[in-house]
Amino acid sequence: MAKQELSIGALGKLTGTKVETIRFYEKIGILPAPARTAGNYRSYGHDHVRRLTFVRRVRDLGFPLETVRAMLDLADQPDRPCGEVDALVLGQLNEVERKIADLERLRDELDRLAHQCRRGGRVAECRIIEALSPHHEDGHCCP
Amino acid sequence: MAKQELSIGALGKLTGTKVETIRFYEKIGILPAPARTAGNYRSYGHDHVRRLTFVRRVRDLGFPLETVRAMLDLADQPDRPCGEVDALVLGQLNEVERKIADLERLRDELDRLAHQCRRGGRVAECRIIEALSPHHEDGHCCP
DNA sequence: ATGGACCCTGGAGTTACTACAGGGTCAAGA
DNA sequence: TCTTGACCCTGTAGTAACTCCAGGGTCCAT
Ligand SMILES: [Zn+2]
Ligand SMILES: [Zn+2]
Ligand SMILES: [Zn+2]
Ligand SMILES: [Zn+2]
Repeated sequence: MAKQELSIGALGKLTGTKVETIRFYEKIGILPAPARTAGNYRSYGHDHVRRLTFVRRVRDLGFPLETVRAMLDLADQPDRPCGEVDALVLGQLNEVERKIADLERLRDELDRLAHQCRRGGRVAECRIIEALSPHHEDGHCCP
Repeated sequence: MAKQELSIGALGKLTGTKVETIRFYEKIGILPAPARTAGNYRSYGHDHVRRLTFVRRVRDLGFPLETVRAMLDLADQPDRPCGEVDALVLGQLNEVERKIADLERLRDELDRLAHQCRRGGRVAECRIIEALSPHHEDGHCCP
């Protein structure tokens, strides 16, 4: 492969992306289809490296692919106002903060649950199972 | 529907589960197939209410369905030692703590990113886009 | 010329649901 | 009695973002 031209495997190594993922991004239009060699191998250049690196960075920040697409669009139109970019980042920040709060509540519940078990007993006496089981008697639920 | 017998919709309301989800749980063997009425409607009793409530509680704690299945198995065999239950809970606790740590790192990065944008500019000068873009020059990546 | 590392396409599998489409059932009101 | 609307049935396909596989081709070195 010529200088400045990368095979799909080389591009993957360079960007920390699996080969299948690169082909997937091409199929859904996140990455443009590259040139092909005589043997029908994909052949990537600098623009592809730049674009895929950008995509991976944004993905690693937890943005969905739809947002990646929006950011690529914005990055390609330098004259648009950049408030939209800011809004995307703030939206993701909120999302992440919401998820953290959810998981912290979950962690507290699991922690309480974990302390219920005095190990060594049988399932029949397990407080964890008990705590998870509904105390449901006849007539409690069904009118 | 007779006393003590619930339609799928009533069971859903009682347990906070969508009708489709209940049918899905039946298909994958999480819930046993209930009796049917003359008109071929599913007809649920107390055991179903108890079991589905248990499933939902475990799911709400973030356990995957595979673990739900394991817990149901354990709950059905009261003579097994309960260390296994404890292990499942501790495993999930670790998992949740790992996710929280990941998200906190993400939040910090997003927070830094959000402060880069002095709003009102054009995308061309946006520091967010710049921060996400690789500084990739010719010869930098390709041997 | 032959072996192994790499590449190709197309399709299926993953998780835990959710959303139809195209029908049947049931109870209540006019 | 008829009809209307809420509910139920099955079966299939769609979601997010990949990941894996089968069954083949290409390339390079020995
Ligand atoms: Zn226990
Ligand atoms: Zn009941
Ligand atoms: Zn900006
Ligand atoms: Zn390069």
